[in-house]
Amino acid sequence: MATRTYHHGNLRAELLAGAEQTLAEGGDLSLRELARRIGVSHAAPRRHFADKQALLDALAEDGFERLGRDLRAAMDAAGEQCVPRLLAFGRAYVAFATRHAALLELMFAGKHRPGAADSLRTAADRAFEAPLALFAEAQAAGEVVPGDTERIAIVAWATLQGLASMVNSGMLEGGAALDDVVADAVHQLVLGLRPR
Amino acid sequence: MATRTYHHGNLRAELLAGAEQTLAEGGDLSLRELARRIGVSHAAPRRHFADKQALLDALAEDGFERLGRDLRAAMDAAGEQCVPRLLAFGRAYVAFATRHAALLELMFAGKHRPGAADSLRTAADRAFEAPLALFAEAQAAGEVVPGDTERIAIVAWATLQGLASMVNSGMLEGGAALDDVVADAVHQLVLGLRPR
DNA sequence: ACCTGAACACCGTTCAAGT
DNA sequence: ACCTGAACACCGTTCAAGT
Repeated sequence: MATRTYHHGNLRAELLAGAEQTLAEGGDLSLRELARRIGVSHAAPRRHFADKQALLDALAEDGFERLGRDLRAAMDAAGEQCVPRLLAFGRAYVAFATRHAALLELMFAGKHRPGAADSLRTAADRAFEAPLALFAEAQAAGEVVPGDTERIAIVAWATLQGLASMVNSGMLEGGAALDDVVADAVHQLVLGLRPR
Repeated sequence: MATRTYHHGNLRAELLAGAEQTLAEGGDLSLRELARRIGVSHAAPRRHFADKQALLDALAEDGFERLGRDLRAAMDAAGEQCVPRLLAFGRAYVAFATRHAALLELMFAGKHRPGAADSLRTAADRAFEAPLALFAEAQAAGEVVPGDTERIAIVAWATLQGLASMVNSGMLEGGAALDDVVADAVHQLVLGLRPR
């Protein structure tokens, strides 16, 4: 029984929520249809987002923040040892990537776009701070070869990213089988990275 | 000095070439604009492609055929030994993926779409026949652990796919540095896969 | 401050009609 | 067989105007 003036009130939040839902359902996002569904004129979103891209960027930024929280939570729940923490990171990343496929694509597309906002870039960096630190830790613990941490992390991350994109494009099934493949990949990488 | 009737003649081929060029330039593909550029009415493409998706699928199919040729050529040029051939495959795949980023995305999107044509699916399978055979060969030669070849190839392919997507999203630079990272990744994978 | 309604320049797709 | 031109139902974006 909230009272309603002719203005909507929390339109910004509803636009974001609606857009993400459409995205998750695999549909193309039309601002006009979004406005229609929320019950507002097609020009109303303009007050909150300069254009469609601005709305997508806001969605992407929020996505990076959630991804960061997911990764940190998974790593923390895995205990203190490097290898289990790496495994948890891998699983959490692939889980996010498959559960929010369209959003993840949006996140990276937005991050890289020439005119991308700084807030988006820093949100992306923050999401990967803890995993990068974990790789450095694994090097310090002698579980992974020494050297440029970022370069080593890149190959591992690429593998996860690739597995996720293969699931999302149907080459690989999700679920329990995927979990095994991720575990395979992480162990394979850790083994390959172990100092010899 | 080719004579021209009011009909264009080889419109189908010109549509495909024009579409790929637009795609390569990173522009959004509009059928109307494409028709305009070729100098034909906006409804003319309809004679050759049922809808926009059909044109994209044709492009994707051609892409898989070219990718297959690239992969086979690179592997053949690398000699007889498994590891150099795996390395050549990796480099050729990443090269294609970075040189034809938008096309590759189209290829996989098309391949997975529920209503995808069989010709598209088989073209995709054919492109990866030789690399899959190479993995089986590497297993036979004792360079890679025995077991489900496809499952092992998946991790390797995921890594390449991931590296390519990171280059395409700007996280990783192309060029000589990329070649090193690919070599790193392949060796790391081969090492991780080597029977112990 | 926040939203509306009309307008503009685009889309993809359809279909009768032309040659 | 191959293409045209008008039409339809959509877009995203802009802007004067309303409350």
